Parts: sequence; C-alpha cells; structure tokens
Amino acid sequence: MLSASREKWTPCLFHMDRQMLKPDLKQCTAGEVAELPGDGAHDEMTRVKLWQNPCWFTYRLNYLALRYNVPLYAWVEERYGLSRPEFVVVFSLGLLDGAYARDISASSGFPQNTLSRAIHKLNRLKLVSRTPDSEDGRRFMLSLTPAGRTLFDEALPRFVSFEHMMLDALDHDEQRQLSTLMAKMVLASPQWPNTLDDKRHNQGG
Amino acid sequence: MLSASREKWTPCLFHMDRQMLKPDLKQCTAGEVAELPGDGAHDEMTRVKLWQNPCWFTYRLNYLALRYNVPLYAWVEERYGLSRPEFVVVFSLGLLDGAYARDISASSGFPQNTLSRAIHKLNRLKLVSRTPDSEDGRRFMLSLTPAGRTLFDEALPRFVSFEHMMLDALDHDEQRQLSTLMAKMVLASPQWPNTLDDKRHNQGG
DNA sequence: TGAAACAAGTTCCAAATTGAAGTATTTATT
DNA sequence: AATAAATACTTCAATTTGGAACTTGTTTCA
Repeated sequence: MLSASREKWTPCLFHMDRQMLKPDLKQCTAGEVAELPGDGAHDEMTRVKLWQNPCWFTYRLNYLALRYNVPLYAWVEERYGLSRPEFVVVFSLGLLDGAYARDISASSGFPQNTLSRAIHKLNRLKLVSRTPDSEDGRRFMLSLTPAGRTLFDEALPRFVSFEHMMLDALDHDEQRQLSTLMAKMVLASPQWPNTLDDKRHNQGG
Repeated sequence: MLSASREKWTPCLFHMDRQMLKPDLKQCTAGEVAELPGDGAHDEMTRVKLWQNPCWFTYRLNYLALRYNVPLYAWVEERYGLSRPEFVVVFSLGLLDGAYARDISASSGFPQNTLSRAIHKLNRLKLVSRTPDSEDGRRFMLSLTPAGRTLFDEALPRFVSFEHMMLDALDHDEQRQLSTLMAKMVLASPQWPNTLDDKRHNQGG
C-alpha cells in the first residue's frame, strides 16, 4: 500500500555494518526497506528516513539529538521544575561562570527574551545571581549561587552518563573518530550561511 | 573575569586536528580555551561548550542540528509560508507517500495534535490529500497532491545541498566513516530509555 | 459476544515562545 | 563633541505549542 517516493536515490546503506546488508542491495523499494536486516526495531517511516533519505546525515543528527534531549529535559522538568531554557542557563553557567545572557543566547540558540525570563526566574529561585557589570552598564554578570552549583553538580552526571550510554554503541577508537569528524564540521561551520535568502555567507551560530 | 567551572575535566580536545593543538594541552582554563588554535571564530562560551564540555558529543549534535535547521526552516517559512511541522509533513510524505499521521509523529517527534493541525492546513492548501482508510476507520491515508509533490521536489534540493555543504568539511572516506558511526548509534538506540524516571528501558523513538 | 483496553485523530485551553518594539548604555563616525 | 549606529536587556502582544481529555473505531480476552 505504501509506496516510496517516485524518485529513487542511491540509498545510504553503506553506513550499516557490511554483514547486515544483502550484498546486492543497491536500490530498494519501501517494501524492501521494511525488511532491512539489522533494523527491526524502528517503524517503517523512521526506517525510510534513516536508511533511504538523501538527507541521511541531518535526519540522524536530529534523531539522535531528540533521543537525548527528550528524556533528559523531561527528567529536569520533573526533578527540578525547570524548563529547558531555564536549565540551559544553569548548565551554561556551570561550564563558564560569570558570563552574560548574550553568551548563553549565542551558544544555545535561544532568543534573548526567552533567556531573560529564564534568568529572572532562576534569580527569584536564588539559583543564579545577577550583578550589574562595572565595565558595561547594559550587562549583568551571571553566576550560579551555591544552590545553583549544587543543582548543576547533581544534574550533570545524568547528562554525562546518558551520553556515555549512547556512545557505548561505539568502541573507544570509534568514539575518537566520531569526535574528530564532528570537530572538523564544527570548525568549518562559521563558513556556513545563516540564511538561504541571500547568497552571502554570514558569520555566527 | 570569567572563570571556568570549579571542577576540571579532562577536556575533549582530541577531536581537533593534532596540529591544531599545543602538544602539552591536557587541561585548560577558560582563558586558555579562549585562545585555542583553530577556533578563533566562535565566542568564548561556545568554545567552552564545544571543547571543554563533558557532554561534548550531544552539544555538537545539537549545535550542528541547529546550524542546519534554522536557516532551512526560515527559508521554508519565507518561501512557502509553511511552519516547521507543516513542512515536516510534506517532507515525510515526499519520502514515503501514503502514510498516516501517527507515522509522521513517531518519526519526527512532533505530538499528534501539532501534526493534526498541520495536516488540516496542508489539506486546505491542497498540498496533501486525506482519504479514510478502508482497513481501519480511525486512520486517514495521507498523500501529496501533485502540487505538494512539486513543492517537495523543489525544496528537497535545498535541503540536500545544504547538508552536502556541511559534509564538505569531510572527505569522501570520512563521510562514510561518519555515516557508519551514526548508523551504529541509531541501531543501538531502541535500547535506550525514553525516560529517566524509572529504570526500565522503554522501546520507541 | 460483551466489556475492557488500546489506538488514531481531534479539540480545548493554559502556558510557552518569539518577533517586534522599547529603554538604557556604549561605540563609531564625522 | 554631537549624532548616529550598535548592543544588552526587557516588555508587549500575538502566535504556537503540547498535555489532557474526548470521540470514534479496533483489538483483546474472558
């Protein structure tokens, strides 16, 4: 009943372990994909998006990010009553205390007004302090209070160990490879445009 | 002024090209990170999150996903007036026509009510057809109309070429490696829990 | 077969989100 | 030095979001 897109791409199957693949599988229909060896666990559409998608890289990127973010931020919400942007503030200051709202915005992608609200709530909760900057009257230097640091210290291991569990699918050398490959992309990323509307390559992130 | 977190981790620097690193750089302070060779383009907090973060993998994951999603979905909004969940429906059906709302939800992570609204809007716009399923009276089989297919065919190359531009940071063999590594993780992912609240490992994604 | 459990999809509504405008301060320009 | 431009942050307002409850239909199981 379900039919694959009319266009057939060369499917991205080389990413799977060699022994998982029928050796002659160069093109596959939706029906064939449904029976791909080695991935009986995903539903059909997810399998198509994973293994038959010309955007295989970014789909897997978003897929893995979701598998990480959803359970962890649900836990944070349940455990601490903090929303994602709120916890991002705590996490950011945990890594680099004494930063400004703008730094958190630039490094997290949340707009400044979202973070402004988050910071004020954390300030009311006495998790984050907010002191006017002597150098620049527009800015406020943000710091974790002892309570905020305690929260960070307690939550961090959950984030780390979930990530380690994800990386357990790879051996140590493969983890190094992955780190190197992602680092290369990240280092190239300032050259990528921030918009498709104009053809200029804008700086930022 | 800015001080790194009180705890010092072994920083994740091995991911950068060897020649980019001072050979004796095993631990670094925030000040040192600010001068990391090879990444002059990012602001200080982003550098810390990229190169001094115990969650290096998932930060880079989210970082790269954001660098992809933001410009492309902004372009889709501008070009077609479609929101992200709306375009996700088109994209999903472009890859696997004749699916159900539930399939799109499971493979994209958007809740069903968000997709329900998106589908009805696309249906009004005559981009997606919605026919009652004979096998199961609760479901509607979704298909791209010719106009929807045209839209997909026009938009897809933008998504593909942006992804290719990102992957250009790697040579062909490295792209293969990356695909393999991500595939291994994805294939392991059904074992990961969907929640941290209970210790059971739930199926799904 | 009948009742309970489950599943697909929708509606409702409270809450989160973010673009846009506004304020205050700093930097750049002439 | 005065004016313009840019920046950090906040406020406002309109839209978007998604949890919860609901409707309808299917499956399970006694």
